[in-house]
Amino acid sequence: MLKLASWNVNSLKVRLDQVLDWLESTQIDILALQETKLSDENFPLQAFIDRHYHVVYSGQKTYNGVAIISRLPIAEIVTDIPDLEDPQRRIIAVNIGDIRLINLYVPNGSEVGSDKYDYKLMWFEKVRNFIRQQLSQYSKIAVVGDFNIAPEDRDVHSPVEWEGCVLVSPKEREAFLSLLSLGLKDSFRLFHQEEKAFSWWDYRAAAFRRNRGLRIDLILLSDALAAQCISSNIDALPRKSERPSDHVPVWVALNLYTTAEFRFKHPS
DNA sequence: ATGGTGGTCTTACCA
Repeated sequence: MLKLASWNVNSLKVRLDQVLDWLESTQIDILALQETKLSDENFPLQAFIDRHYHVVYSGQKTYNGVAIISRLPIAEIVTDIPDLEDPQRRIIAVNIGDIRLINLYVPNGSEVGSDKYDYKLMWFEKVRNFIRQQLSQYSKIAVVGDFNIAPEDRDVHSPVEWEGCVLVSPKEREAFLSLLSLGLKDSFRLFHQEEKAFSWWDYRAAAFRRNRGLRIDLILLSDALAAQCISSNIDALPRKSERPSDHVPVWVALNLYTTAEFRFKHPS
């Protein structure tokens, strides 16, 4: 069994100890991070190396930034979207074992109709083209990250309050469905789930206490990987720690490596 | 109660 997770940490500098603790307590094998908010020269590489992880990252100062932490070796790293000159560090794609993992920090979009909203839709379309190409090349693909899109009304605490707003607007949801139509499944909906399950809550207005959240952190799986998915989960516990991220980690269990195989490949 | 919080090489901008 292999555990694959995604977490928007909203500054890895602030959240490093939480990430290390969470990796230790959950025994996650692969973790995709978003909003590291660190330039590459400031990435806390040694902390992960000391704990025997492989690490790749694509960061910038102050904003954005993505990274992948892995128990298994990482190869075939891509940090730029074809046909898009973009200084914003929002994507990192890698091979880990026979999985192609694509880690996304989708633009927030600010407000419907704004320049940032247009950038979000344009960026998403370019990424969709990239993923379409990747699907022709690899069968076991996971597309994970902070999508900044709540796919359906049941992913929103109050669809009425949020109607037409950024993160749920029809154009964003249409773009998301168009991505799924390439041959990806929202792993969370492969299984029975509790209602009102969210992955992000605004820091303001006691949104977490009142469970006024959205499910915008997702793990999408190609059919070949979906067939090996045992569970898809949201771990809301880290939101209760001191100085939490506004997002919590999401993770899937994949029936990929038996414990014996994993120990053979990675003797401790 | 009609507002808020939190991160960043901050005093503005992003989420």
